[in-house]
Amino acid sequence: MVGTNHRRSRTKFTEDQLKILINTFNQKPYPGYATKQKLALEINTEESRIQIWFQNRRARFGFQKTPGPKTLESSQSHGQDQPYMELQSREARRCRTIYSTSQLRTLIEAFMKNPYPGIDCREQLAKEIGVPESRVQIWFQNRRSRFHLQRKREVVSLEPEDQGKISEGLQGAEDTQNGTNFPSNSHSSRARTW
DNA sequence: GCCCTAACCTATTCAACAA
DNA sequence: TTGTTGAATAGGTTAGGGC
Repeated sequence: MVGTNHRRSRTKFTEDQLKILINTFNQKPYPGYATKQKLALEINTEESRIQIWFQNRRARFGFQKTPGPKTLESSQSHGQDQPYMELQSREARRCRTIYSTSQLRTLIEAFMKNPYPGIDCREQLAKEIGVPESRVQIWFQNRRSRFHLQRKREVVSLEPEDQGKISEGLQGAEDTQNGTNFPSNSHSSRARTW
């Protein structure tokens, strides 16, 4: 087993921090990277924590991305009417991270050992390849998703009798690009003990 | 023990970039 | 133009911590 699978410890936002976050959310429920960076500086936290906070907030308050017949009940309950309009002029995303060959090699090796690294492992990897921990987390998310997708396609393209064989062998399934081993029941069991 | 919510997950889409 | 892949999203689950 590589590293621990601990989660990051919970961030406890202060009242002042929350006031700033909520105020920004009411104006911009989909802030761009620059806004998130600015917020991170303002309330002295990481940009990735801001991103998660906005994700959770949108989920919790059922925010509608496009104006429709439904009203924005929850956001309105915060005493603001808003906040679709700025969606039309979407703010810039974070710049794409370009990984070098050696950085990718390190990430792929780590993925083969453990596709669900905990915070300690991600931080160690981030330090090793010199990128923020949040980028490592996103890389693993994308990698897992694409692995699942690829495996689905392989199963669909097989004859029914071969599908049985594949599902038996899923435990040792290989990523055709990189030879990545990936257990089959990642989400259903959530047994991230490897 | 319940509730709230940060952390984390998959699935999907958007978009930058190389071939 | 197309394929690859990093970034962002929706929607869901897990788990820490306050009550």
